[in-house]
Amino acid sequence: MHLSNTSKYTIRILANMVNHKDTTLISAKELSDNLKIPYKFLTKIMTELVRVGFIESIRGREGGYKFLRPASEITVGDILELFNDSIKDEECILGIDSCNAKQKCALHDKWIKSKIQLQKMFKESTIESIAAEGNKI
Amino acid sequence: MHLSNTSKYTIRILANMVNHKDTTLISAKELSDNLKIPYKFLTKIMTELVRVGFIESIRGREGGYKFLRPASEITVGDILELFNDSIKDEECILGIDSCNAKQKCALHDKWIKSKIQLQKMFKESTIESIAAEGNKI
DNA sequence: TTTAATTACTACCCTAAGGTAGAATTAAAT
DNA sequence: ATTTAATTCTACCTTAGGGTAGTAATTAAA
Ligand code: SF4
Ligand code: SF4
Repeated sequence: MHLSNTSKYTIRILANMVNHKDTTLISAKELSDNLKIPYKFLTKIMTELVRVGFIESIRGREGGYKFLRPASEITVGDILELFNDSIKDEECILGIDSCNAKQKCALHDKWIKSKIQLQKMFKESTIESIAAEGNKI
Repeated sequence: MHLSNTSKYTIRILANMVNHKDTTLISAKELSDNLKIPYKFLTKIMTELVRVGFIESIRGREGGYKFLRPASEITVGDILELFNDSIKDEECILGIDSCNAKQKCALHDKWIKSKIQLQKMFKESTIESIAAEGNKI
């Protein structure tokens, strides 16, 4: 009942990029130092974020990363989806083969309530809001 | 954001044992057939459940399993704890190193709300209630 | 006493996640 | 041109979860 390391790292990475206003670009080294994320693992994530178009990379000396899609338009839900980490509608609590509205398991109603709440939180939390003033990252 | 297969299986196994009133004992073969859980994997789980004292096993021909602790006193939370699958209080959504009441991440308040709700559900759901009349298992 | 049905034990195998190592590529600075 | 700082690519390692195979131990029935 938790997010993968990759998802958690990504949320913090992107939020840190929002807060980095000094120059336009930020390097993998800086991010790794800021967030205490293993450098080699971070670069692997970065390459994936470039591939899917969340961010852009500039190679070579003085290179680094910057947003391609604005941070206000990237949600936590988007990130979870990218890393196959989101709560799927059909993926339910006891994973019973044939379950539907008529035949429920005992946990169904309560689980659905929490599930919707979490899905809403993920969908409504943008990277910009994560990075907002005063929040720990 | 989901339970492990082992936890899901265990919940369904124990609930199925409650519903099995024919004789006192139920065998691994029956449980495996009833629930479509791989036989060998199921027996591995059963041995663990015996070890921790939820159930008792009778070996040899006509053997099988029965409850040691009553089903009304085993909760879903107990099972999740056994398989290291529960939502720990200190294990929070973004897993940031140093977080406390003063310095929160943006998701904190909403996450805490869902977390408490889920923990409550797990703690209050007994195997007996899971197995209650009309519930899918 | 043998046989069949059962649990328990030991030892694997496979996959995905997390992580690491090293070299190749790029491009600015010197 | 050379050096240096950066990203990217390829290939691997380790661990935990999920699952399988074979066999030993146990016990009631035949
Ligand atoms: S009854 Fe509901 S909670 Fe239970 S397995 Fe089906 S969909 Fe999931
Ligand atoms: S601020 Fe709250 S939700 Fe965020 S990491 Fe800390 S305890 Fe978890």
